[in-house]
Parts: sequence; C-alpha cells; structure tokens
Amino acid sequence: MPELPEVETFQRFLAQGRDGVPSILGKTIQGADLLWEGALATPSPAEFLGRVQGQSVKGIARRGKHLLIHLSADTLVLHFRMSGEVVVEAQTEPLGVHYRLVLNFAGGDRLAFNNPRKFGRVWLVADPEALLAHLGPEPLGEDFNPQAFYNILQSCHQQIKYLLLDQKAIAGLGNIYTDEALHLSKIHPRTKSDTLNFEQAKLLWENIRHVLREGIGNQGTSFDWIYKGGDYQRLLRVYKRTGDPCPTCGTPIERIRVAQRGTHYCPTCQPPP
DNA sequence: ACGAGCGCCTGTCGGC
DNA sequence: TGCCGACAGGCGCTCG
Repeated sequence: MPELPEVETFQRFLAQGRDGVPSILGKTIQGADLLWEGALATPSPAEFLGRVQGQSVKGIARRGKHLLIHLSADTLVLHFRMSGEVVVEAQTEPLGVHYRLVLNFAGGDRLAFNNPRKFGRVWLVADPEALLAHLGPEPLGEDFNPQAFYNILQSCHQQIKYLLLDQKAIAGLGNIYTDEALHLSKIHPRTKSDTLNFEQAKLLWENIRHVLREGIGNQGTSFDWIYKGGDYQRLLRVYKRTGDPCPTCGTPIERIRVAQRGTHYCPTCQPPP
C-alpha cells in the first residue's frame, strides 16, 4: 500500500509523535530484534545488530516511498512495498504477528517495522544518496515544475500509467494516486506519454500534486487490515469504485488492466487514445 | 524501447 | 461449511 502520502504520514508521525505516542527523535537504540532475516537487504544480520546499537535518532525524512531514519552514523532506510506501517509503542506490549524488525530504545519504547506480506525491505547504510540515486524527482518538490514533467513525458513512448508508476521517472506514485490523477486530468491510462501536449502535461502535473496533498491531508488511504490510519479512501473518485457513477459525469467507472495493475477510469471522461 | 509474465508473501473474499 | 482460485497498496527480473 504505502505510496507517498502514507509514507509521508509515517514520517510525520515518527518525527512529531501522535495521540500521546512520543516522537522518536533523540532516542537511543539499545538493541534490535530481527524477526525475519529476509527483511534486511543490507548489511548482514550480525553486522546490522552490532552497528545500530548505541546510535541515536537524529532525523526522519522521506524520499519517494522510502522512509529514512537518520542515525548518529548511519541511515536506516525502510520500504514497505505492498503492505505495512511503522509502530511506536512500549516494549512491554506483545510483539505484532507481522513485525519483521524491532528497534528497542533506551527509556522503554520500541519502533517496529510491521510488514505483513514480507515484500518490504530495510537497509542500513552510511550513504543513503547512493541507494536512492536511481529515483526520479519528488512530485511535491520545488524543482518539479510543469516543464520538467513535460520533458519526462516527451522522453519516451510509454503508456502514461506505466510511466507514472516508474519510480525512475517520478518517485512516490503508486496505483491509487495514479488512477486518481489521471481521472482528474481526463487522460486515458493507456495514452502514450509523448502524445500529450504541454497543457495536458501541466494539468496532470497539477492533479498529481493535488491528489498527493489531499492524501497527506487525510493521513493516507486505508484498506482492509493492511493499514488503518488514513481517511482518504472515502474521497477516492475512481480507485476501487468499479461500477460506481463517475463523480464528474455519472458514467459507471470501469476496471481494466494496465501495466499488470488493476486500473480504474471513467470511459466518458477519459476516452481511449 | 516497450511491455507482458512471473516471483516474492500473507490474507481476504466470492463462487461453487 | 469448506475448498479453491482470484486478487491485493510494489518492484526487479527475464524474455520476445
């Protein structure tokens, strides 16, 4: 699940705290429990456990869908893939069934990487820049302007949905926010990216930023048992609304397959190319 | 260059 | 009721 708005929500939660749960800024790691070794991409489990011990949390950041926890000497990078969240709680609480990694802080709290489907990964690296170098621009960043976006669209001849999901092109969009932004922009998901003109590109640029900001404002999108913290699912216009009337024109929303992903769109507002 | 197919996992849901 | 397949927020890999 976690796309940019959900990871941004995690980032703010860890940095600022929430509902009586404290921020983790400044806390010192006393020890760690790696509950599923497959979650650790690098380094080895033995090196990881030795290296994080004694480091303290200096900052929290986000890059695309990656959550960055800056420590005294290293950076812990988390990617959730299809499911999960971070949990901060007292070490006396029972461990969650799907916790894959737990950091135990001095003072009695812990941070858990909860990742039911085991697709997520954790990296402990000295230089996160190298790890994240392949990512495209931040869609909410200041240097991401309509012209830069138009240039990306013109640089290849892919279906627009395919391109928006490509993290090397733009970092942070996933299936939900892609469908929503394309619907607001009245662009069919199979439209070839380089056939869009500058005005269409600018509209899509605006709507990408709009839906991401809306998502962040609602603490992300909740679905089923995988993540329950957000409210944006109530405001979705097309995603998972197959058969419901399009909020713009009333035509039933259709579901097709694009880029191997379930894709929701309005056949009237978003005519095929 | 493009895009389909598949694997990685756990869990839910609908059909029979 | 229970079994079985389809499907799910992602992404890296192979292959035609």
